[in-house]
Amino acid sequence: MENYNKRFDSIIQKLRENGHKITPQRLAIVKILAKSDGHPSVEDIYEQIKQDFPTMSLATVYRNIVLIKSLGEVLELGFPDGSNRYDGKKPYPHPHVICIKCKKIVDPDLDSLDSMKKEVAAETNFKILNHRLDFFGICSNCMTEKV
Amino acid sequence: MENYNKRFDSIIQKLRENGHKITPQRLAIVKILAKSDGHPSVEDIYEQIKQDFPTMSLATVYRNIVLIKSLGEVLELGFPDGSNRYDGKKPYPHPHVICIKCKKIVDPDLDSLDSMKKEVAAETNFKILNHRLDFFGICSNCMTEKV
DNA sequence: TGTTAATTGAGAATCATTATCATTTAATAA
DNA sequence: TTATTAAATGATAATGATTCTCAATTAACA
Repeated sequence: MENYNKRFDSIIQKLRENGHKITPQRLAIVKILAKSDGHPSVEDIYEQIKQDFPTMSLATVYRNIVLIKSLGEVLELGFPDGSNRYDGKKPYPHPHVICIKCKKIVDPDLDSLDSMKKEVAAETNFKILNHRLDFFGICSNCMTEKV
Repeated sequence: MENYNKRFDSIIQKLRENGHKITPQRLAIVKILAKSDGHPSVEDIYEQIKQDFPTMSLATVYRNIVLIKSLGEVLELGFPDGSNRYDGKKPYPHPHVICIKCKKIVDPDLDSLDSMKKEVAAETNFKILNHRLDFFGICSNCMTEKV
C-alpha cells in the first residue's frame, strides 16, 4: 500500500529526527499504527505483536504510543467509557463515525467543519486550536443483522 | 433562577417516577447538577457537598451520577485525559468549547450541526444516534493574561 | 409507628495506565 | 569490528479513578 509506506516512513523519520532509537519493538508498533484501518487499541497492538514477539511488554506499547503521540504522529481517540483507540494514518483531528455495536470506526468526509470552527471562534471569542467530533450510531452491517 | 428550578424539578420527578428515594444526599447532588453552569466534575460535586454534609461519601456521588445518567437527565463529558465533567442543565448532546488553560466550558450556539448529521448519515449509511462535538482553545480571558 | 427495600458510608477491589529499576541494546565513533 | 553510552525494554509495583461489598441507616408507604 502506497499510503501505508508513506505514513510508516514519516513516523520513523520523525523518530530519528528527534534522536530516538529504532528498536524492533518500536518498529512493530509503528508498523501497526501506520497500516491499521481499524483504529486499534493498545490491547489490540499488544496482542498482535505478541504473536511473533512473545517478550513484548504492555508497558512498551504504552511508552511508544505516548512518544509517537508527543511527536504528533498518532491521534488518540479517548472515549467516555475510558477506552482508547489510535489512528496513525491520519494523526490530525478529523470526524469519526463509530458503530456502537461492532465498534467499527469510519472516517467520513465533511467539509462544513472548517466554517463551523470559524463560527464558533467568532461567537465565543476563543482561539480554537483543536476539536473532536464523533458520531455514534449503527452501521449498515449491524443494522441488517437480526440478532 | 427560572431554569434551575425547572431542571431540578424534572430530575427529581424522573427519580420519583422510576421509584427512587429522595435522600438528602441525592437532593444535594441533583441541586448542584441542575444549577451549575461550570460543568462540575465528580470531585467538584463531592467537595461542595462535603462542606455542609461532612459524612458524604464519594461513592454516593458516583452512584447517583450513574443513576441520573441512566435516566437521561445528565450529560457526561468524558475527556481524553480521563477527566469527566457533568452537565445537568442540558442533558442532551450539544457542542462545547473548552479552554485548555482555565478549563472553562462554554456552550456555543451552532445550527449547522443538524445538517452535518444528515450529511454523515447519507455518506456512511450509519443510523446516527448520538454525537459529541468539542472545540478546544483558549478563552479571551486567558488570552489577555500575560503569564 | 412498623416494615421493607433502597440507599448510604467506609473501605476493599478493580482495571487501565504510569513509574521503577535492573538489564539489554541501538547508535556512534575509534 | 568493537567499545562506549544513553536510551529502551521487560517485569512488576504503584497509582488513581471508579466500582463493588456489606453492614448499618433511612425514605416511603401501609
